[in-house]
Amino acid sequence: MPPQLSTGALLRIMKDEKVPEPIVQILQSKKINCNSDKERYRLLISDGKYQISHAMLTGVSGVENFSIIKMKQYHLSELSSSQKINKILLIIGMEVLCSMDEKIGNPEQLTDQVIASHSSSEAKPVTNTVQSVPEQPRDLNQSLNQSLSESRVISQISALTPYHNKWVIKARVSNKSQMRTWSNSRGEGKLFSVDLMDESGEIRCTAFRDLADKYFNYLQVDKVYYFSKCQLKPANKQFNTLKNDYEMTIGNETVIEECLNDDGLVPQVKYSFVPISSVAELAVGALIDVIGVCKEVSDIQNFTSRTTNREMTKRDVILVDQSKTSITLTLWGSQAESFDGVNNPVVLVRGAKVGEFGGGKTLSTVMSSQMKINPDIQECHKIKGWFDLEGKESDVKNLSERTGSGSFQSQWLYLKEVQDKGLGNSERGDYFQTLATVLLMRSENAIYKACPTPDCNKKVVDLENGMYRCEKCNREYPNFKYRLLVSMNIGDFSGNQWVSVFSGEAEKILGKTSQEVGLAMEDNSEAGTAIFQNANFKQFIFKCRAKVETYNDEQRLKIVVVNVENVDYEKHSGQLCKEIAELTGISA
DNA sequence: CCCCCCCC
Repeated sequence: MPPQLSTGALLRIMKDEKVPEPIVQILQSKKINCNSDKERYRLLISDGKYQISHAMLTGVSGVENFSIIKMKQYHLSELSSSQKINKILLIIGMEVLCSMDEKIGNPEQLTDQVIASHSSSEAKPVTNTVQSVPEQPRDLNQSLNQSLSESRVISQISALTPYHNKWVIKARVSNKSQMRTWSNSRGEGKLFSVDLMDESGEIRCTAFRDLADKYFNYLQVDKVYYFSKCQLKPANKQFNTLKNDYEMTIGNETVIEECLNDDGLVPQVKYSFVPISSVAELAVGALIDVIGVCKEVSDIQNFTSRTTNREMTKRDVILVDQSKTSITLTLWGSQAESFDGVNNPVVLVRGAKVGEFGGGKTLSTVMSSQMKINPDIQECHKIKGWFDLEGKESDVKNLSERTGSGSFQSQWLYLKEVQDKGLGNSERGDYFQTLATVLLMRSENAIYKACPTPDCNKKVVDLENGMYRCEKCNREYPNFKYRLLVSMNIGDFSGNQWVSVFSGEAEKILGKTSQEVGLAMEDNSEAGTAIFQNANFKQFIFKCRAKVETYNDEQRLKIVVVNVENVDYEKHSGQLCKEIAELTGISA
């Protein structure tokens, strides 16, 4: 004997009545969003008297025709007026009671006319209020914790859709991005995002501008929060790899409250640690979780990205684990600056990106990576114990070692060879390094007024009214920053060469910041030019990029210094010995 | 409303 259908329930539901757990029959289902990994079905359902076709089911992996279900959680969603159907019944939670072979009764199509023909006085008030969706607290200051603990229904992340906005989720922050600013033709601002998870799935949630400020410190990784009234929209799969078709945005009406009694029902962030030795087999671009002991750290390095023209800060951290393999992990920006490698901390990175350089594998943090230092988890204690007892002294294989003989490791050249070898005809340009002496740094046109926006170094136009215009940012600023672009002649025994050097590297040669040089030039050009003269006859190792450029129909070799280092003569003598061995055929 | 994820 099949369960009794809740005859007439669909009519009452369509009239916005709350009907507790109605029992209906599924007459037909059609899978929609077939390209998605989360399934959604359009349903034709019947309560025995009426049938409706604008019903939708989410968060299940399939449903059989004619089965009888109990709608445990549902929501009547209003669609925008441009839609023909203006109400959709979303079934968010259900239980299959039994399967059937055929339709029960002969239900009538529940049209708008049928609904309208039943006046509201006819409907019986429902007192048994098992609500399908919890009411939002009227007073938003009222504790959500309090109201939610009394409420029975928390939506699952996997059931959230843009058609349904009366939900509360209880989710753990698994990841929080850094605060980031943007500036483009459509405007500028700042944002950050958190990744949220519950037992059903995950979703990204982003806050912009003042709301980013409001929530940035409040939302913390690993804590559990109630979220409601965020705006859902389709996820941009190009940038968001979370398993959800939607992502959400925090709005002014959003309510977020920390769940103070984390009952353990929301799963913890899980890590899938990859042994460092296994990174050898992974594809470039893969995102992995890794845990290792920081064996060594490099100094901070500043440089200008050639592709984005941005000033970059990085630091390399050498990680080692029980696979007796080490790998270089590159940290960026403030994370690079604040990293402290003293006492061999354990470093955990969730979502580190696998890279390749010179034939060796590397790791790098990306925006979505989450780093933890000495996390209080078992793996951390284990690896630290291993390192202290054994790992510290073990021989390790360095996975980041550069194996490729030539192309990545820039070749050593003398300046005459730079000309003779016909460098600079490849697409990327040709790199070389050379030990040379600064013969002349031109102070003329060496300094310029640049856009004050971090990462935009475009020369500004002085509007002579106290404002400076950046064409790239398409806006005016009351200030600017000084930048260097110095034309410099360097020489060695074989010849000399004009090269260009930008702020980051020029500062190393001049021993002054661009700002200091700019102010000196502005105040007193003699003191300014003295800064440039002081650099003459200093020796450095210059890493350069040579590229042939066409200028006024004329081809000329343009050389840019990409890195300047002080000469380590002991180390350099090794290079000289190598050259002698090659020239003489006698190995050292 | 971002969407860059980098360098040798």
